[in-house]
Amino acid sequence: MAEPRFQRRKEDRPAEITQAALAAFAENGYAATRVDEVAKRAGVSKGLLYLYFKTKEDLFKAVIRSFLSPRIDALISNIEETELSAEEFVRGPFLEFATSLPKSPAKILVRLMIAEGPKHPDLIAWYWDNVVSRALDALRTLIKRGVDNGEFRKSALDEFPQLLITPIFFSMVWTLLFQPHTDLDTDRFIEAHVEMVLDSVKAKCQ
Amino acid sequence: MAEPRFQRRKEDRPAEITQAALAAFAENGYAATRVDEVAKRAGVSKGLLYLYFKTKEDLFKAVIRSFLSPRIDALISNIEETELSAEEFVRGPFLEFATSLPKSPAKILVRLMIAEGPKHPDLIAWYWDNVVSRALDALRTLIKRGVDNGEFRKSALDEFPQLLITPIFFSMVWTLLFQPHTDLDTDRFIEAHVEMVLDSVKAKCQ
DNA sequence: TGCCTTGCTGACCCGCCAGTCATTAAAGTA
DNA sequence: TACTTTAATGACTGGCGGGTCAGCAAGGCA
Repeated sequence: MAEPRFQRRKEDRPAEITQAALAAFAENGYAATRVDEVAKRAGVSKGLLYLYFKTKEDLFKAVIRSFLSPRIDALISNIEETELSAEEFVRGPFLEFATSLPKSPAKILVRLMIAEGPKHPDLIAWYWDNVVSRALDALRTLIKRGVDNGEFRKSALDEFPQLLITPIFFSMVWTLLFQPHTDLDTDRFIEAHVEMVLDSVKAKCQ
Repeated sequence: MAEPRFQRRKEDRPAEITQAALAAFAENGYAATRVDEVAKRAGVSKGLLYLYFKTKEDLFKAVIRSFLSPRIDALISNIEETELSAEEFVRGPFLEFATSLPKSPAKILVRLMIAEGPKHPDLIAWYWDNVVSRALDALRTLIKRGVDNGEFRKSALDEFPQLLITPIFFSMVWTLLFQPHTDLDTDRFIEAHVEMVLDSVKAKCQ
């Protein structure tokens, strides 16, 4: 009759723990987060956590990976499969993605990566291979398409696709730090930047 | 005859400790840095360190403050006193300042602020009052001057002076994380961005 | 030369927390 | 129903590191 003291749910535990850990790391950062605290949030004992993750560092890496993989895949396949022209894609799906990031938990990931990344070279390497370089390639593809079909002129953007995404990073960090002191309208900020880039890269005054 | 075991140098100690702490924090981040380690680098006992700084956190704040104050003053007074036109100033002193930052230890400070800032609201407040808002004001002044004398048209840059500095932040974080995986030419990257901004903000096709 | 002030030392303390493991009980098996 | 397997628990520990403090000696002063 008594409630069972626990259930065996081998399948679900890792994801639950990973999610709890993200929330905890988000609030306090990696070092200041107690493993006990993560376990508590996941409704699990500390011992169990160590059954699924060898160390706290191991858990940290799993958190990063589980969060980022699905999202980046979405954007990339979106770029590859779209029927839109380059400019339309930038103004449409890209802009939507860009403005949504500073409002999502992604900014927490950025904070964690910046704070802890330099101490985990293998994590950075994974991040580079699975997220950053793939995203850069996709952006390059998009820009090249724009140049090839005459929408864009050749410009520094060919070499530095990062020019398109700087305000996203910036907005995330800015709100993370200065939220109480200023209210940057990140949507309009990012739109203004994208507008500027398109402005400068479109064939003009012909 | 024997060397004295130590010298009394009340004046110099704080600066020496602060400098040692910056180096240590830079290598390992705040949490992972041992106070003993800082003391050792400063050639001082741990006890002495606690004579000048009440806690480790106190030391951290002192590090940030001592490093940033002098640099920001220089840029601001430079903007206020220059005889150059807005565009000349942007292409000259501003660009030089901007390209030098990603190569300087400033990127370490950025990392520390992002990693630890959210846990120290008073430090963020100080940083906002003494660094960020002053720098923003100076930028606004510069841009307004450009608009007033007809160099620049009215644009989003009036509202978002941050549009000018996004690639600086970006370059610092990028090199911090991905140095081994890619070699972004930060000088040319930042120049390209500034060029783009000027391009889009200068009266055109008149 | 002796005395006093105080900058400085370093051994020590104690709370905290990552990681362990002996034990428990849920679920599968026959 | 009894027996096995293994998911899950939580009390425990080892050591690490922030912070203390009793004592020491540098250097000023008479």
